[in-house]
Amino acid sequence: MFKSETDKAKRKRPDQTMEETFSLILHGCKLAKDLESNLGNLASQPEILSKSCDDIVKVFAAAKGRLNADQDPASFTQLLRESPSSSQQPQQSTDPSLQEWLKYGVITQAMDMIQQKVLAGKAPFETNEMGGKNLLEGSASARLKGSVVGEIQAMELSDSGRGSSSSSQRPRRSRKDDEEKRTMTVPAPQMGNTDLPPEDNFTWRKYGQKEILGSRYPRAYYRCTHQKLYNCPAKKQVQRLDNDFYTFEVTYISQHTCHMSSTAPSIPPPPPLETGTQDQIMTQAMVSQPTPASSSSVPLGRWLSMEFNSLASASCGSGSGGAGGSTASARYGREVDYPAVADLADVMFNSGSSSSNSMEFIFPSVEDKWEAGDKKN
DNA sequence: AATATTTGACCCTG
DNA sequence: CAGGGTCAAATATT
Repeated sequence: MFKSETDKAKRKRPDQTMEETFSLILHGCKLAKDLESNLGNLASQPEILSKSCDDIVKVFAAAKGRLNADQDPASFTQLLRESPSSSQQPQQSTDPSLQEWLKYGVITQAMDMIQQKVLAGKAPFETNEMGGKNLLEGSASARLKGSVVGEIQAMELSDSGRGSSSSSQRPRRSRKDDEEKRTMTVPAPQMGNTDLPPEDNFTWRKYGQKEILGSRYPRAYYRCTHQKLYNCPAKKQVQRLDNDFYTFEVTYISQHTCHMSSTAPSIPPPPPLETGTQDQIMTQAMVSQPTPASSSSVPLGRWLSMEFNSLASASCGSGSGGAGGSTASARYGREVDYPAVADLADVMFNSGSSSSNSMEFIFPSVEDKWEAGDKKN
């Protein structure tokens, strides 16, 4: 009974495939548009322009491949194979792919800046928001690597909207202000399982999904796998854009406090360091690794290397924030009470990876059942 | 057996 | 009251 459901999720139905292909094409169009609108900004960066063109070509090529092979992802894969990194397991330590990621990250930041200016307040996040990001992150080759440029700290730093909770009537938890939220759009894997949420190098545990009024696709709710262990309040919501099947809007809420490093204490009760450094965050090219995540299958050497290469992979404090939220009714509030939001920078340089592997590696016995303790009344 | 996901119900905020 | 967010039992997966 439920198995069928699962199957459904795993293998795409024809109409869905079609829709995806369609979306892919639209995505390509969008990228082209974005490129057009950002031509000026990128004028000084021929490389980027070139790359953008490349991406666009790839997206269309992918779409074409799909159309031709309909359900044979092979062709698609081939198209992408031309990318620098070998098929799927690029051996990297400092290699090209990483650099590529870095590059993307950097570019993205620039784009973000530009966008923020453009957004100047509250533009409908339609074309604007997606604009640069997709243009740059939309690299099919990048996607092939299995992850997403997760940490592009994006716009909307303020909990605009309904964050306001004038006078606290609820002793509960009206500190929505503390909840840093940030929304960003990330491209979904175009090949393979597009149902997979964008990977951002963190281990998340899905705890809910809900249909959202006015949205075509449901919103999935994730929390940090180590929530209980480290009182890590990090959460994220993932939802496809109504108009773009291939783009996820990811909202990060709160930062990871579950970071740990060889030097840092296991318990990171960091002082209330107001992380007002969101802009700085953008300064770093946060990169993600091709981490299968959820399923610890990343060779140790891999994450180690990424750690030491300082890929700016804020292992645990990576993405965070995001704004889609609305009523941030933090339930686990009481536990995660302390504003314990370690300074991101600190997190990034101190923390090692946070992929499940590293966790297991460092904490062989992580037997926490957050569920056990964190019940509602 | 342990862990992760699904999903309907419940709770909270606006 | 409606809608969004979270819980937690049931179910899947490894």
